[in-house]
Amino acid sequence: MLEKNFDPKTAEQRLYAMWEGSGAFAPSADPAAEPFSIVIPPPNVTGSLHIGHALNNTLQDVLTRFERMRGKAALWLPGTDHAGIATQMVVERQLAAAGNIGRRDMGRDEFIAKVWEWKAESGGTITNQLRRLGASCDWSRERFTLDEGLSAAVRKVFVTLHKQGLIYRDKRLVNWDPHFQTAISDIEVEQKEVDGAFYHFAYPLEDGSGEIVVATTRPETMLGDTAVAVHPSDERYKGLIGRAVRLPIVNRPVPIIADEYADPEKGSGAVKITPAHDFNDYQVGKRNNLPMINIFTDDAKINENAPAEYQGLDRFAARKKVVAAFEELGLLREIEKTRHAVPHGDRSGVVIEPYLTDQWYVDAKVLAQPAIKAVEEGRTVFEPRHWEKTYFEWMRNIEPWCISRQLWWGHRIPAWYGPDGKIFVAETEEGAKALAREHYGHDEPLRQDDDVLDTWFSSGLWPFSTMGWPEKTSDLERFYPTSTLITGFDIIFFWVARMMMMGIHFMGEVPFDRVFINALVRDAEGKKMSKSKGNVMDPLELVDDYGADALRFTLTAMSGQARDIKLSRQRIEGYRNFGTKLWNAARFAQVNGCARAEGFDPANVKGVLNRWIVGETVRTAHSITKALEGCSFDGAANGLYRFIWNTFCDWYVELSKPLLNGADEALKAETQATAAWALDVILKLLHPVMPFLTEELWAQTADLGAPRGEGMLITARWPQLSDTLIDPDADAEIGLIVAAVSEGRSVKAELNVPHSARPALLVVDATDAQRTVFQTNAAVIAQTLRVAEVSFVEQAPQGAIPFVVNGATLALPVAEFIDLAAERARLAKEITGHASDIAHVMKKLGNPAFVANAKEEVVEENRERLAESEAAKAKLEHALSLLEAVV
RNA sequence: GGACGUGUAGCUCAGCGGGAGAGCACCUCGUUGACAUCGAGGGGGUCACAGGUUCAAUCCCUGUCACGUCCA
Repeated sequence: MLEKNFDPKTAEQRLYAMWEGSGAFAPSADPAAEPFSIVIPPPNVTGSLHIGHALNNTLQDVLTRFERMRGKAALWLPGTDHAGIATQMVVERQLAAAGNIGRRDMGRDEFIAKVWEWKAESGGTITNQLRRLGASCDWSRERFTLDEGLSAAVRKVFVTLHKQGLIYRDKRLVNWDPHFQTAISDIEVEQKEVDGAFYHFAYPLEDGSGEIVVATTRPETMLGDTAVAVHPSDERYKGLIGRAVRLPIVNRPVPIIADEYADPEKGSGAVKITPAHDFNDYQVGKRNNLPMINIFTDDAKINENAPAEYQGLDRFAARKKVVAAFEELGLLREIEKTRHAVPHGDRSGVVIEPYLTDQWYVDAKVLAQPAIKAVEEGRTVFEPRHWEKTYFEWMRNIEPWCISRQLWWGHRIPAWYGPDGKIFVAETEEGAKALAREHYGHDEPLRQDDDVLDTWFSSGLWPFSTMGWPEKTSDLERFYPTSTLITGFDIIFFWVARMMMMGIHFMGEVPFDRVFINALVRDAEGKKMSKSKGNVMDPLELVDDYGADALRFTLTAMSGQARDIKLSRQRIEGYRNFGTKLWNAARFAQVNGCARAEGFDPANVKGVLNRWIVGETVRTAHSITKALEGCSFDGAANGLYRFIWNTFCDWYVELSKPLLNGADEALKAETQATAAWALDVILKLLHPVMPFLTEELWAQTADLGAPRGEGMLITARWPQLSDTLIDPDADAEIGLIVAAVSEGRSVKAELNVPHSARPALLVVDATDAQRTVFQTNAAVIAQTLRVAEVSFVEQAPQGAIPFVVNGATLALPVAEFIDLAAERARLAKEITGHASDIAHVMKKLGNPAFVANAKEEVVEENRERLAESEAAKAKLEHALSLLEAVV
């Protein structure tokens, strides 16, 4: 017999090993099977599973298991990302903590060797954690962005784009991260509101005839000023254009120029221009051919282009010193407190410097065009659709993508420099040498570019590089484009957009048919989980405490679109209980001899209760299938919850008890067979969300009755049931019983009828059809409603409590327990309810426009409702008058 | 400043043109041979606000307010 509870601790590991060992995770080799593929958003190789991963991967697993059971060749392709900056940062920190020398002292080769060591040590952590979650990835196809195959793909893409002129080297302002001392891309910059100040500085005119006041939040950059700009139409400054100020401290004359960038409304209307350290000023500088003076070193200290006493100062120290100097010179006019946006590195957290350097760029503007078109034409569809707007917004305003990073951990840029700086781009050093020989006419020593590529460059190739591109593999042939991508909105720019551009450019086809954007998981208070806030929930801990299925069900049920998920332990506990509920329903079935019958056909079921549960099961199978097809994961989970708990356990199991203990052997046997059938369907429908518990139940009920002939549940056939199995008569009949029992319970509870009392249920007034239902189901009703019997009377006896169900008047003779006041209150409440309903519907039906314009069935429905309510109200009023008469 | 999203029961969220729903929390009752990780019953909402479209609006449109996120 089944134990009282499912024990995830012992079962999960065993079941996962069984699945993996059986090869169930690999896509079907059947060439007739329709392919279905998902590539995993590769987690950082050295990372560990956080709750966002748990959500994202649960949803991918739900879809993969669903499609696998539907008979598709389902591939969920796993892998990890080398995550350039993030990993290098972690390893550097580790080395420092262990008292090692820094990476610069260590040297490139030795440092990279250390990172690989680290990867070997901790690289398996996250994939093992995915296994604990139940992820049915095909591990035989696992990839890593820095493995040889993917690196070859990266080199090929770089060389190809370079040849096509879509990758180029350029000197321009970049976002410079002084902590990591590397360039980063625009989207790696986070604008943060911070408290700061506008410092109003007076710059004396060179001829000593006056001064011009400029304001800045970054005083130290004045050391690199090369102009003061005013608006060309600003009357105040017309006469000054073309003249010069003498830059204090630096003592350098700089011109006063006219440029529309200066906003007459802001401050004094004049603005200092530092072309080498501000994106706007850079544009002004280019327009006006201003010199660009870089005043910083790579780690944001003042360099040799500034006066000696500033050199070597940190940028923030320099700021103070500059302000102090202005004050001393009597040129500090005002310090105005303000809050303003300051760029920060998303990884380092330090203030980003606009910095003039040589970097490699991708011409994203060109690549974006077909990627925009693909979504416009619906070749790739976002789900929910509104994320397409976010995608378009960014893609239509895309800037050149800076792809070089001054890091060591990553794909080294396949570019070599000759002695004269001439660049040779090739997939191999030999290739570059050949190009150089051709160019110089002889061999020259070449030096490879020191930089590596942005991590997202290689992840951008993920949907095809993982399948073996540039080789023409059978996987590419079969599984590209992938079916669905499931990811978070935070990487639409970083990742989804890049995959769209690269996929279309190199494969000629979009990388995925559908992109499902999942919600962001937050803590119970709605705060973003972060280590610094200390509110992170460790999914592994939750798996330990409640089992993987409970966590998976919770995340699935809460994955409603366009919303944050506020996760609480209470919720997970509730869904753990749900699993226990199903487990015990199966245990009940087993105890009562429910077993699969040889040749059982739900179409041939005779008993009304059985016909009803067959129909309900069919409806559920349809709605769950539809929900999963449409990525309505929460809808699927909630539908399963309702059906299993409220329909199957609360009603079918309860109503089946008299049949299973009854004398009608044929009906008993049919009920046993039907229950077993329904449970098998339930296990299948629930399996994608709760794979462990369902697989375990499947295994433990394998010997009950006829063999299934379907092997493990993970590869069992998804239920395909015909609508013809739904029987409206059975629905009506069971509907009446359910309503009668519910209402009867309500009456008993509200009137405080003692639990031990067993009155009769009196059928006072009902149609012939209804009488038949009460008659044939008397035993069921008696047990479920806990009444002595069901009997038929002409008139309710004195003091019996009447209630109306589906137009029929029933009564409970519980006079001895009656609290008159309570009963009066109950009746009055019911009558009021009906009265307001009647008023509402009458108003509607009294409106000629409604009758004329509304759909016929809506009008009819309202007429019926009115008749029903009026009849019920009349009966209850009659009962109330009898009650008053007693008094 | 721009874009997007969200405002429904105490909390978390479904629903989305024709009778306001679930889970949790709360209150009352219950040791019924599957399950106390349970069962039965109950209270609780001018569906943010104001206009409009419609026979009919929580749902569609416009505006306002509040909150959130992203981009400047």
